Amino acid sequence: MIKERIMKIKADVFNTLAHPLRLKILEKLRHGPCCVCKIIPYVDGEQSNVSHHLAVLRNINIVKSEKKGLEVWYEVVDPRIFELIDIADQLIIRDLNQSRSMLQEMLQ
Amino acid sequence: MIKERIMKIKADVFNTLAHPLRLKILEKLRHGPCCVCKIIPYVDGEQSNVSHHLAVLRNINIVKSEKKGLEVWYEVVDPRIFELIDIADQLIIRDLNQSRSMLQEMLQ
DNA sequence: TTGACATATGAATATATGTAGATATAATCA
DNA sequence: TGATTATATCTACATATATTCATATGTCAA
Repeated sequence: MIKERIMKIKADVFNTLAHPLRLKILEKLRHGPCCVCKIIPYVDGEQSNVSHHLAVLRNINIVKSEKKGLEVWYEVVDPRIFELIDIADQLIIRDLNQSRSMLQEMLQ
Repeated sequence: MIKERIMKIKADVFNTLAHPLRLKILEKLRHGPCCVCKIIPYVDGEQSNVSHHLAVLRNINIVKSEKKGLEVWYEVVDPRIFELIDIADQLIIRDLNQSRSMLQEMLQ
């Protein structure tokens, strides 16, 4: 069934975003293309692990890469991915605020 | 570090959406509260499995539940979760369109 | 109170994913 | 050509997640 397959694809997109290191990579790419050699220190991970996670992002077409001499530069394919991330932020902020005010009420 | 923890929470939100069955549950809840007894046939899953997935959504506060007699009714906590899902849809649609036009070009 | 019903929980298993280390590849430069 | 560098890939292991079956919980009605 086609609807099932679309659900699976959508779940795969979310799954690709469901890792702190991958989110951090995307943060680094928010302001434009970037070399792997800059991404590794930014996310503070093992080279092979970062490479692995870049491959996960690449496989689902969230980022694309280009060789420039020895370096490989990555960039986001569709910046709307950041809308997704930003809305997730908003949801979390609302949630944290709610917890905070509940706590406040309990302490009064 | 606090930024790490926020990344982890955000990743958890995406992880919770990263399953076709859970996305299907949320589709069912898009137009308002709904009883588990209606969710199960809609998503076409095992009772215990659906219950597990509802618990996953509940644990991260994406949905909340309320008992009404024998039944349990679920609803979405913050409808912005659907913005998230809709943007994911748009990303996928763009991607599918791109694949389609690439294919078209190859065949010409 | 007993039985039937709707839902949740727990345990066991199968499968997927993350990580690190070792190694491979590909580009550059001497 | 051989050495050096940046990145990717492979393998093995550890951990997380999904699914199913069996059972528990809580509510209603007889």
